[in-house]
Amino acid sequence: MRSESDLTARARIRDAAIDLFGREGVNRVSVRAIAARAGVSPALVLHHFGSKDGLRKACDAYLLEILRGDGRPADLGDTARLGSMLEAAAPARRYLARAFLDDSPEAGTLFDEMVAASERWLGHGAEEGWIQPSEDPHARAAVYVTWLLAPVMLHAHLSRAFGVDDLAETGATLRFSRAAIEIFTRGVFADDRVLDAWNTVRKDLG
Amino acid sequence: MRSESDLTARARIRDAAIDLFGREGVNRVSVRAIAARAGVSPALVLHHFGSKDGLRKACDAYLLEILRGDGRPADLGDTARLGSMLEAAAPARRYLARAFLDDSPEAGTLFDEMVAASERWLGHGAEEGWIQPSEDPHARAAVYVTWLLAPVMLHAHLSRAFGVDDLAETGATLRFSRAAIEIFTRGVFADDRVLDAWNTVRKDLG
DNA sequence: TAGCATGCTAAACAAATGTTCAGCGCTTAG
DNA sequence: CTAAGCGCTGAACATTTGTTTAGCATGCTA
Repeated sequence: MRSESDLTARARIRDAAIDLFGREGVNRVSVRAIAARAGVSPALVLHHFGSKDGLRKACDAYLLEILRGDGRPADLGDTARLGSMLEAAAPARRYLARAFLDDSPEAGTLFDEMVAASERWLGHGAEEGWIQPSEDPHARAAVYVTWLLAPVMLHAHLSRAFGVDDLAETGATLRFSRAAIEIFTRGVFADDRVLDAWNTVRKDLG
Repeated sequence: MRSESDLTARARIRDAAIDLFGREGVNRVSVRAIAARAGVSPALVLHHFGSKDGLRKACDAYLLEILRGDGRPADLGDTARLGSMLEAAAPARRYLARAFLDDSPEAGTLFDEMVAASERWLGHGAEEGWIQPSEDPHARAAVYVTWLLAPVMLHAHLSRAFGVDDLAETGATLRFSRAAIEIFTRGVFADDRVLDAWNTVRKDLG
């Protein structure tokens, strides 16, 4: 996650901000707290980033560029992209979750890109027969991406459910991914009654 | 969502706080802003709730009690419970999402309760044959609940993906739920290759 | 009517916050 | 050697923040 120039004070400030913003939320963290963690003066933070909001934007851009541009082959599909996200450092994950909740423009772009990529990938798989066909491919892609991001958003609660400090611990990751793949492969419902019930509702509504 | 006594200033303050906290995040909202929206003086907010944090706790307790205690028959399953959540007013949804992200104790309790209820429900269905069996029922229940809550967390992005202002609009809700039920019924993967790949990884790791 | 609780407010306070500014020390080009 | 540029800081400023205090008005009770 670190490049060569990351020993500079500017980079230390950025990393400290990502960590603290992710931990506490942007507005619970003061410029002074960031400066203290980065080992610099509060004034230097503003010197480099103009304002606290400028720092926030710089964090958004930096982090999401990393997530977006990791250059994995598209063939691995979006499940692999989620993997690369979960592999990202914990502070980055927390920051990302807040960016999604706060509806930051960068996060929105990332989400939209993920939906588009998933729709392509799922459509490709459907043509080749290893993905189920869908009545509404765009909606399915949106649901799919939402579910991929769910563990990022609810990380703390999932960790508790698995009895670990961090979901990234090997055992918990294996259990979670196994359960998810199980659903993605076999579904949850054993028959069509819920689907039929939905169809009835749809008919009633129009 | 409102009971009879909800015309009191105290209730107006609480509702204003839930709305603003959900919209902006707790720390971006000042006591003065809440007071202004409720049409009272800032001092009254503290008079009733002791402190801003007291107000926040009161909001947590009030809202999550509503979500938890709605008295729906358990037979409808957790999909119905999600429905009742999505039917809740938009400010409550936003507030809930932040409560989950901030890992508030009340939200944690709610999450744990939902996992436990889902595990019972899914296990019951598996016995009766209308739910697929699972190799790890607890993990599946956790995944299931996470996926139920995901649209609450990513509401803004999903709305954009469906081209609507609010996902609660009838058309968008129908498309989303249809896609979700589709996956829950037929899965996404048409064959077992991903499941097999996971099994290989598991074997490699131990 | 007198006393008292209740719901509420205006005004002020101390602390914290984002931001600015003048200037320090160090490196480097002229 | 000098001067300029760069990274960086300490101290201060204006504003906003949560909170407190003293007190107003209203209505109930004795």
